[in-house]
Formats: sequence, structure tokens, C-alpha cells
Amino acid sequence: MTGDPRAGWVLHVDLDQFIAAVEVLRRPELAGRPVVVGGRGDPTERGVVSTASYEARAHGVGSGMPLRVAARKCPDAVFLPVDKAEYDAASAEVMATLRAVTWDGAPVVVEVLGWDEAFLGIDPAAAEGVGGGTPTSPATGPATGPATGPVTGPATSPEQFAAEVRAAVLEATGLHCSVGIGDNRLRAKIATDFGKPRGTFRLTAENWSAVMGDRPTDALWGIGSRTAKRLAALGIETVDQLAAADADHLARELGPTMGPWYVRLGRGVDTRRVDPTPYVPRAHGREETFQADLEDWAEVEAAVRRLARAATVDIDAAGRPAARVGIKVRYRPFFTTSRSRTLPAPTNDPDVLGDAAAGLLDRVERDRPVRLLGVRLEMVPPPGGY
DNA sequence: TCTGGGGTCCTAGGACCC
DNA sequence: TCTGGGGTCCTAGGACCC
Repeated sequence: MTGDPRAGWVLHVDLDQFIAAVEVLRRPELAGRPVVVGGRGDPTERGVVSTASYEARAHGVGSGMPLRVAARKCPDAVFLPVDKAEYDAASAEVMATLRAVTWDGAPVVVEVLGWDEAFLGIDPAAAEGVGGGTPTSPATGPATGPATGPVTGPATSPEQFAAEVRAAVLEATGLHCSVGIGDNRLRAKIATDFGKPRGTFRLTAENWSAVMGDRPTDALWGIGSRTAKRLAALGIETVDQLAAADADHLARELGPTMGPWYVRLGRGVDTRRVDPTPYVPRAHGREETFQADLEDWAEVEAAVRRLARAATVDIDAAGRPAARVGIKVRYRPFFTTSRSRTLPAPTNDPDVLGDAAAGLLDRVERDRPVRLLGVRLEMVPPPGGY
């Protein structure tokens, strides 16, 4: 029993137009201009938009859109290449800032979801101590910063805390973010969109149906256009209808795991806790869409070996050998197939993995030009499992 | 308007074993 | 013989997310 006014709240922090904002940060002259980041930054090439600034979005440019289309919609936009290392660094700064925030002196638990978003929760153990009036943290030494001791004043509301988080991120990184407040992860995640940009929104069991009930099912985190169509075919169009659907019926129609899970989504139910455990990757892969389709099969094989080598570098960094190798082949115009094989024994030998990937090419048709190739290496689980 | 690259997880059928 | 049932692994494909 905590009695802690913070317990049970989940905050979802999401940076506003993260990638574009990072680019503007290092090129202040771009502020206020339409900025489009994607591919190699050349809108005449194959590639899609990673992030568009709000100025570019006003012209109808959005994530996932081909760069050529973006250039047509917004000819005056500044096109920039994706610079992963820069976003990695900015992301690390943001996450470090989030890990350092405290809520009425209590530390928060941070679950990183990607480059630009994270869940914040109150550590139950810490909340227990503070809520009981007994600080669990040892003395922090004399005046090292803002108050970290037990709560003395009135409790800070989630909205006030969200404002503090946004200010801390802005102060530390120069980046703006929005914050969703929820009574679980799912509701916090969905709430963020209603707070964008630079704002906060609270979504709980209390207003769930009022806010979400009439919206289409693909407004939910985990339901995309395909599933929305399948649900619509069953007469389920809205979140309220999904919430009222029969879980057994959906289990038969959409699978034993997914069917009932969709019903829980419709009700806004999510029992997972905010989990600060660092993410352990299962696999690493490399893929490439060629600027001109490959017609020469020797080039295809060479490309697969090159991609396998690059992916091997990634699994070496993770420190675990590959147990399984897969390739992906996308033909002109856009038909995609894949082949995979469990290796006789796990290995990180680049030549063995290159041979294995190239060998999988024997199992696909070679009568059409190749638009994309990919190689994926599935690693053995870490000691102790995931 | 011709559709990236990095991932995760679920499903379903067949093989194989007891 | 004409046929059970469960469990697990392998493989291909699909859906989703950022």
C-alpha cells in the first residue's frame, strides 16, 4: 500500500518533429523554413521522408512519403540526408535528462521506446518509501541540486510534472516535446497525440470512451489499416464497438492472441508496467533499395554478401553469434519475398554468413529485376534469455 | 505519388517425434 | 491396419511500429 499520489500514473514523452528539430538545432538559419529529412537528401532519388518540419507538413508533406512527391508538394523545402549518428546522440541526451527528473523528489523509471519517445513511471519501490514518509534514498550530500528529499509541500499534479519534464528537456537539449498522461501505458501513448505540439493531454478510464469511443479502430496503438479493414468487415468500425466485441469471436476470426488483445485495446486496457530494462535486440539486418534495379545476378550475389558483412558487424557489436540467416528480395515493380535458414551451428564468421545468405538466393526466382535486397541475422538468445 | 530502413511479434502449415 | 493427439521446430508471410 503506497498511498502515493503519483503511483499509477504513466507519462509518455514524445519529441516534436524530432529529426527535423535536431537538424534545425545545428542549422539555426533553417528555423521557420520547411525542412524535409529523408534518404540521402536528394529528392530526385528513391527514398522516403523520415520527418518533415511543421512548415513542410503544412504543404501536405508527411512521414513515409516518397521524396519525389514531397519535392512536388513543397518545392521550396530544404532536403537533408538522414544522419543517424546525430539523432543517436540527441536521443541519448534526451533520455539522460528524463532519467534525471524527479517527481516530488521521487525518481522515475524510464522505458525507451525509440529515438524520440519514452514512458515515465514511478518506481513502485521508491514510491512505497516516499509515500510512507520514509525516504529510501540515502543522504545525497549537501545542496547538490533541487530538492530530492521527502515531500513536504502539496503534491505535484501529473500536469505540473509534465510541464517540468518538458522544461527540463528543452533546457538540456533545446528540443520541444509533448507529454501524454495516462493511467496506463496505452492511454498515455495515445494521449500524446492530443497534446501535440508542445502540450499535454490526460487520457484515463474516466474520459476514454468520450475521447476515443467514436474514433476509428486504427486510432489505437497496434491497429493499422489492414486490421482496421478486417474489423470493419466484421461490423466493427469504432473503438466503442471494438470494446463491446466478443473476445471469443475475434479470437476465432483474428487469432487466439490478437483477437482478445484487440478487444482490450478497444477498452484502453494495458496491464504492462513501465519497464526500464534495457532493450536486448533479437536480430540485426541490413537492406538496400537500389537507385537502379539490379538485372545482373552476379551483382545481386555481390550485394547480398556485402549486406551480410555489414549485418555481421552489427551482431558482433551485440556480442552474440547468428543462429539463423534470412534474405529479402523485392522485385520490380514491388513484389517481395523472403527465404531463411537455421544454421547448422551459430556463427559470426562473415564468410560463413555471406555464403549462407548467398546460398538462399538459389531458392528464389531470378527472372525479374531486383529493386531491394536485405540480409537479416537472428542471434542466439543472451544467456538467461530475453 | 511509385512506394526506406530498422526492427518486433503472430500465424499457419508441414516435418518430425513420441 | 488407415489412423490419434500433443509438442516443438522450421519456414514463409503478414501486420505493425518508429
